[in-house]
Order: sequence, then structure tokens, then C-alpha cells
Amino acid sequence: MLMDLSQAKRVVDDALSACHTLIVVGDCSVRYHGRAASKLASGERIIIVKSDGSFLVHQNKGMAAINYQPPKNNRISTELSTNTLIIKAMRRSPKEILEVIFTSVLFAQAFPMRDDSSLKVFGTEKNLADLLMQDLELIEPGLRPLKQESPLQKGMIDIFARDRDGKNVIIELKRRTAGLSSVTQLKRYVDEVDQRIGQETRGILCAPSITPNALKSLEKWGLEFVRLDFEVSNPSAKIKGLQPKQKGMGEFL
Amino acid sequence: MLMDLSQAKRVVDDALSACHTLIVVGDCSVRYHGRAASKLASGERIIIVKSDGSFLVHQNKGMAAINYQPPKNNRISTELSTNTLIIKAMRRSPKEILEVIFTSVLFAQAFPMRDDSSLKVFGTEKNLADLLMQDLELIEPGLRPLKQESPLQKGMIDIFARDRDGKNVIIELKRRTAGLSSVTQLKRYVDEVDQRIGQETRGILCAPSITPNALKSLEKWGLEFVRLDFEVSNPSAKIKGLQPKQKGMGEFL
DNA sequence: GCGATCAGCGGCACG
DNA sequence: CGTGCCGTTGATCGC
Repeated sequence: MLMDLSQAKRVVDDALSACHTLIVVGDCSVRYHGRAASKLASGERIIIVKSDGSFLVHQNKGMAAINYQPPKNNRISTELSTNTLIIKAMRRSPKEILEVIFTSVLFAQAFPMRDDSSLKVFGTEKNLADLLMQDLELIEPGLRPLKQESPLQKGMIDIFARDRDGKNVIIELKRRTAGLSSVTQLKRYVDEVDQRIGQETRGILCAPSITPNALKSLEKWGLEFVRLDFEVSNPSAKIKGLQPKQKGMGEFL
Repeated sequence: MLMDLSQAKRVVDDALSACHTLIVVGDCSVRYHGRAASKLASGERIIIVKSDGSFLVHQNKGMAAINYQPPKNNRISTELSTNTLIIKAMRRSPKEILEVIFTSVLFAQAFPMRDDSSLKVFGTEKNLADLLMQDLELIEPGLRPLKQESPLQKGMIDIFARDRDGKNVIIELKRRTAGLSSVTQLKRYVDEVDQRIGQETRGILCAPSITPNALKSLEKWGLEFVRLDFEVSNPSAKIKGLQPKQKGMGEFL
């Protein structure tokens, strides 16, 4: 089950020069120094080096790689000493170094990995915005869309609209429970538009749910929350239902 | 180079029942339906199934898995039909299903993956807070620490302190460039403390740098920025230097 | 379990 | 490049 380290080095070097995807499994320790620094004592891990230079170290637990190197400006090299095979990934800007020191290699192989497909995702915030743009009446009667992804100095408005009274409405969309940051984000947009246009602007936070704290802040600032239920299906996302919530119930301290 | 699909299924099933870590490489398409939905047409990918149920699909590019299933409440099953081997990962709460349909398998193997080590990271925000707590004079003469990680209704204050004039000071720490959200976060804390204590509270944003927009907002609200340079070394993080920046230079509109 | 925040966040899009 | 922000964010910690 064990692989000779020099043979492993050959496999690794060949994979790197051929720009193939490399998988190595073995006992290793890991050192990282860059934006932060880390040490990982020895254990059996999976290392993946992709053709674009992405470098991953996976433990047997968790979704996220325990150590890694992002795919750009990443030079990978190997070193063989008596008892260890070191695979090093160096990156500049920011200067970072990742070093995987193998004491034993169980498996090492290169794969060409032909793949021309890219992922199609449905149910993103952008999808929801597209849907809502087609029927803002779902949120409120008389609400008409003006602009999607309207650029502001301090961010981007998801949907800019006008209500039945001709008042400007900023809609901030969230695909999941809105928290404090969503509220401050909306507040920031409303403030900037208020100040630029010089007239009262409404702000509506549109999300499947909102945390209690976020709701309190929202109401304190005179913003509104509209509950949005959506459902993802395979060729698109659908809006299941909208439940307006009365505003201004909180005490304006 | 090709592997019989029924043989691959055996390897996969054995790995799952033994709770080993599984690696499969082959030509597959992927379907996902859950919090969002996605489709990925056929191509060669690496699939990793970890002992805790983490399920990863990696293309030959990029650091992040293109499709995945998080490590909990995740039931994995296999199906063999005439031309395909399907590996399914089903999860409840939220209900999500990930389906990988292999038309050919180049490699499939289980690894026991003994690993008892956990990552030690240095240079985290918590590290910096610990360091600063030991010498707040670095930020400003006479500044004395009161409490670290002081819980607030709307979040957690990194460092709560008192300045030479006896005024309360809230310090928000960032390990990288502070943006608008960092400023609104600090503002939120200062507002809450102002309101609860009923006396003027200073807010200091401490980060290696700050974006222009964030600085403008900061100054508009009368908050302060202190530049913090730190350096990570292997057994700890060090503070390299601190450069106070004069406040209140912006026009208070 | 929810809530809030950090993360070596990664990734994308825009200026 | 930086700035801002979404993400099937994940991971952690407190309640």
C-alpha cells in the first residue's frame, strides 16, 4: 500500500509539467505562512493540485480544505530528502507559502481531467431579482420597476422602483434570512439616495425571513420588511408567495 | 484505465459502510436541488466522500468545490444501472439532494485516513485582540482595556476600553482592509452603548487599511481609524506598528 | 436550534 | 488592481 517517495516525486513532477490534475494521499504535516500562519501536525490527508495551480489539502472531516493555495501566481515545486517528500506551493501578491511534508505516500496519480462544462445555478439572488422585476405588484400594488442593479457610490441597489404615490423605493433582496448587515446595507443605500435626490425614499428589505434584532433596527429606521417565499426548480426559480408585513409597529425611540 | 462500473460500485459501497474516505475520478454529470438548484453537464471530475458525510465534487479548476453536500444529516447511496453509476447524497434540514451520475469511472478507492491533528492558526482577529489587550497604549496613550469580546444585544465588541479622559472606547478590529460593513458594524455598537450608558462613546476602527468610502462614512459619524500593521510568525502574531490617523478631517455634511 | 461574526474566506462583476 | 457583495457560503461560538 505504500509508495516509494522517489516514485511519488516522479508522479508529482510529471503531473505538474503536464498540467494534469494531481491527487496524492499520504501521511503529511503542513505549514503555511502568508496572510496568516498555520501548522498542522502529521496525519493522513488528500492533496489535490489542479491544472490552474489550485492547491488543496483535505482532512477526513469537513467540507472546507484545511489548507490551500488559491489558483493564481502559484508556483509549485517538489523536494525529496531521505525520509520526506515536500510539495511546496509559493505564491506572490500576497506572498504566501504552503508546504506539505510527506513522510509516506499511499497514493499518487495524475489525471488529465477533461471538462468543458460549467455549472448552471438557479435560485440565486440575481434570479429572484429578475423574477421580481417582471412583477413588482407581488410586493405591493402599484409598484413599478425602474432599474435593476443600479450602481451607487456605496454599493449596488438590487431593485430601484417607484410606488403608486410616485415615491422612490429601494428594494434589497436576500435569498436567505436577513440579518443586521442586510438592514444596515439597505439603510446605507436609502441614505445615499435620500441625500442625492433630496426627497424621501422608501426602503424595502425582501427576504424569506428576518432576525428579531434586524427587524427592530429596520423599524427604528422606518424601513420595511416584505417576506418573500421562493422555490427553486430546475430551469428557474419561482416565487411561491409574498406576505407583506405591516410596518412601523416598533417604538421609534 | 477504465474501471468496471459494478466494480466501482462495490468499492464505493464498501468505503461508505466502513466509513472510510472515498475518492472517485470519472466522467459524470451532476444535479443538485436544495437551497438552490444546479446542473452540471458531463465532464471528468474528482469526487470525495469523507467519513463525516462531507461530499465534494471538484472540477479541474478553482479552489471551491463545484458541487457539494455539507457534513451532517447526509445519507449517501449508490445506484447501478446499465450504463451509469449514480452516487446520491441526501440531506434533510434543509432538504437537499446531490446526485452524481457517472458514465465512466477512471479511479475509485477508499482510504482509512487516520488523522487526529487539528490546525493551529496564528494571525486571526482573536490573536490580534489578545495582543492589543496587553498593550492598548499602542493605539493611544492612556488607553486602558476593560473587556474583550464584550457581548452586546446586537453583536460583540472586540475590545471595550476607557481613554485617559475616562471616556468609553469601543475598538473594532479587522485583520484586513476595513470596508463599509466594518464601519457600520462599529457604528451599531457605538450607538447601542451610547444609548445604554447614556454618555458619549468613542469608536475606533483598527485595521491594516481602510477603503476610501469606508473612511468617509467613518468620519461622517465621528468615528476614528487607527492603522494597525501586524506580522504573523509561526508561534504567534506580532504587531508591527501602529499609525494613528487624525480624525475629523472630513467635512461633516 | 437560532443568531451573529470571522474567514488565509473564494468568486464575480464593475470601475 | 481595488471596492463591494453574493455564496447551496462554511465554521465557530454564544445564547
